[in-house]
Amino acid sequence: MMPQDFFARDVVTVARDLIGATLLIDGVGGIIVETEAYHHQDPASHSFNGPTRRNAAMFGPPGRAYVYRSYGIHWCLNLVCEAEGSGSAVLLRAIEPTEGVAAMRVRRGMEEARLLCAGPGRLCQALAVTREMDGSPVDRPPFALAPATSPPAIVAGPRIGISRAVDLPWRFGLAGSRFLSRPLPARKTLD
DNA sequence: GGTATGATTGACT
DNA sequence: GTCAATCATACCA
Repeated sequence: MMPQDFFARDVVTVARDLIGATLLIDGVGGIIVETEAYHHQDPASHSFNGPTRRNAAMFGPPGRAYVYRSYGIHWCLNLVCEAEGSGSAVLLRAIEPTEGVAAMRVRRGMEEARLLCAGPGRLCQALAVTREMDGSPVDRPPFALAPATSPPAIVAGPRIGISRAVDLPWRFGLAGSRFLSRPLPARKTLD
């Protein structure tokens, strides 16, 4: 399980460090291969204009889930970072399925492993994430989160699907993974 | 009260 | 490549 203070750090750092970590919800999940960072002072972030009913969890304690409805259709799962009131969170965009793959196939209504969790909406459908988990601590069941066992090769690029702050390279992915929602540049981040 | 918009996806030309 | 689905939120009156 993640150290308790893992999320109490800069949101961009946490987004990068989550690559290679393992996330399970009720035993279903896999290796996080794609994330994005969002911050209170970031015009693309839901928290940019301050707390609202929807983004309340973003302004709560770190280490909790922020779940929101996207386009009225999909759910998206974030992990709150930094400190209470900071309004920062990491969007989980893709997972390499390793556990409970049969359950994911039923929930997603498809066979192909590459598309089970390749995107924030698909990921939530495969892991059965809904509004009920908004604000839930992720350091206890049904969540199980374990850090990467070895330092993964990470690539960075601009975030997907936003219209503001489009140039910030706050999207991170596992280099060479075939489970990404979309390709990332082959350029590695500097450590 | 009305209405435009979106951290997406899947179907279709 | 284009486009509709579908609804909570944000903004305006």
